[in-house]
Amino acid sequence: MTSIKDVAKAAGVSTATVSRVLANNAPIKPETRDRVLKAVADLNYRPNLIARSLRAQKSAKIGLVVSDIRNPFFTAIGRAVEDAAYEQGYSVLMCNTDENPEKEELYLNLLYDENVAGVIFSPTHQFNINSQTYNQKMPFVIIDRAVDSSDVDMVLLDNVAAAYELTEHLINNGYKKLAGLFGDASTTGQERSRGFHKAIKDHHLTPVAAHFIAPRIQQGYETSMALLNQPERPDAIFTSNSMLTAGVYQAARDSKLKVPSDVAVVGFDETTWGALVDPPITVIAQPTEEIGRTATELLFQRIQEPSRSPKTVILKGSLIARGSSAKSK
Amino acid sequence: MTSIKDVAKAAGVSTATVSRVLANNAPIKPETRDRVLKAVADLNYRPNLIARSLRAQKSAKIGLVVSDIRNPFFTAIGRAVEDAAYEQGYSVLMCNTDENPEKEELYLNLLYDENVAGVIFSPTHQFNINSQTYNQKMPFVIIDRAVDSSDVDMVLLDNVAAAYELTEHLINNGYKKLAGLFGDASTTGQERSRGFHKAIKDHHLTPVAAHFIAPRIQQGYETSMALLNQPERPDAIFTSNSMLTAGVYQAARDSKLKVPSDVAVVGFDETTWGALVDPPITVIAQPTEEIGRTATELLFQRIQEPSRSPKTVILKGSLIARGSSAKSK
DNA sequence: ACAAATTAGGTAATCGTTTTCATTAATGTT
DNA sequence: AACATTAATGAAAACGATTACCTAATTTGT
Repeated sequence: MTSIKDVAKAAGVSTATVSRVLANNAPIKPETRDRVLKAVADLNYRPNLIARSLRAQKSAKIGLVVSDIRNPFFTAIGRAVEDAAYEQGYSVLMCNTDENPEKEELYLNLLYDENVAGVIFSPTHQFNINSQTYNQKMPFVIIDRAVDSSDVDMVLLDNVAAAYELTEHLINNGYKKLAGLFGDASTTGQERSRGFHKAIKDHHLTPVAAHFIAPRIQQGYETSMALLNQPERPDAIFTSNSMLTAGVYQAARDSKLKVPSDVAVVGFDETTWGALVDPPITVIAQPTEEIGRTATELLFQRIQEPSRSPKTVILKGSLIARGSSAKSK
Repeated sequence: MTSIKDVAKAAGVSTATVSRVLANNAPIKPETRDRVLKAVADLNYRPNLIARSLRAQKSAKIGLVVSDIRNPFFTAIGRAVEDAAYEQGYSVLMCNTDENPEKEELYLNLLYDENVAGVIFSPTHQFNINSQTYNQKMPFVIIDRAVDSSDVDMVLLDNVAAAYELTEHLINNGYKKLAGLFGDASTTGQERSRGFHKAIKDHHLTPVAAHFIAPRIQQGYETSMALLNQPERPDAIFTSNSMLTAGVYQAARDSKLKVPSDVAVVGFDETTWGALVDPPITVIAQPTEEIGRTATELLFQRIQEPSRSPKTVILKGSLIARGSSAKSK
């Protein structure tokens, strides 16, 4: 491949001059500049970004580490981050950890070595932000899941309030035997569980069941199958993410139960299909575009001013009431 | 950050020895090895992958460049690739081009400079594989979309046959006034259009309409709104990808038309929600797991043997007939 | 017991950039 | 005209690893 040396030779100058022309950061005689530019064009030369970032110890890339690329919430975030970063001339490298701490570490190390300017990151349970490994060089913005460290930027949803509102919506619509399915991979599930239980308690009810399970369609299906086919069937199921919601819908269908007359269903995250399924699903929609954008902006702020005091931005979800939780008879 | 020099100093050896210990590629006295290993542990040293790959001119990373991360087809591919690569000790960097040739070039250059071992890639229209820029150093495997170059590995669907089967299914179920919505961003849409038209012709019908539009929910919605609210309404709509299908479903709902009695709908790609919407959608399911896995394997083969003659693997889709195309009265 | 072969590990070049420092040429100041 | 600036460029160090090439010490073969 053609390197800066080839260009230098072709233009009859030193590599330093070529670099200066390209980086535009020093006075160069117009005539020399033209010669260099011509050589660059002739040889179809592009500077090697990896060498540049090895030397400069930084790059115009950011990392996005998510736990499940198939979860529409994260792909929506991905798009928002990508758009916001692109506007600033940054590229995004997306990595999928599959809730696997080993992969998480692998990718974090990788991105660190890539000299990414920063990382937007939804951590697994095990992640310890205080880890010395990633020091000032690679700032973080945590999204979706809280970590108990106040010295890091975070963009979160007010999960307790959102879950409370969603649960209260069920109760107000006449449902009394509520069951909850919560993801066990993150703090998000726990917080949503808190809102769920608080609402139930405030209305002097008792939950029928509450399970913490892997945030997968399959787990949602299996758990709700068991739930729906027991004698004391719940009259409403609350789910803490859209993978679980999909599992519950499959289970309801396979159990030949009608939503919402046999069992109401509510969940989190607006998806392509939320309004198109039968019946349309009541959800708390997260402002994914805003989350992604805010996270990216926070990251750029911190890149520019590493010592800025950390911020936690907490956004509100919005309830979209649909058929799956219509008033019970 | 601690570098190999720090380790060398701490262990009282040269950097070469440290490297040898870590890369395991030369005889080292056990005692020396222990000293080095101890220093590595004490200093919490990790080799810098970027420096390593600058020197070695290769790395254990592959790139995955897709055109729309929100399209479930691509996220499914992403998971499959990620899993297959992880088994081989490789990491995956995912990039989203948004069908934008400029971003495509940006990311391809980026990955090239990262010294990725190879790239799995669904190209935009404009992409010219013959481009000198990416030579032997970075092998490609093309997925989903054909490029007219026989000297590159590809994993494709038999689109014409799949579209033919899907169209014939509609015709066999009594639909006669067929309209087609095809993505205009790739060869895929064109091939599916060919299958669509061929089936119609073979059955001595004429298509009511055929539109090439951007593969977005919004475009699918707008185009089918127009289609459904004209006097000569089609009795079935064929879509070439799931984004368009979702748009059509929204349009049908907003136009207060019943699927399939007012208009049947069929499309491509099995999604989480395909079986849960009202009515469930008839689709051609693509073997995403197999596509991703095959592409990854092909890529590894080529990495190991760059001169191996290129292969094109063509996989079959499978028809999943559901309510959205049930026999018309 | 001596030459040959092997083992162990250091030195320095290398990957492709950027940037500090030094040098020369050109210009401005008094 | 002598001196101080400034502009334009080159030489070489640096980023952090790997590895070809050496050298010295040890082992092996006869």
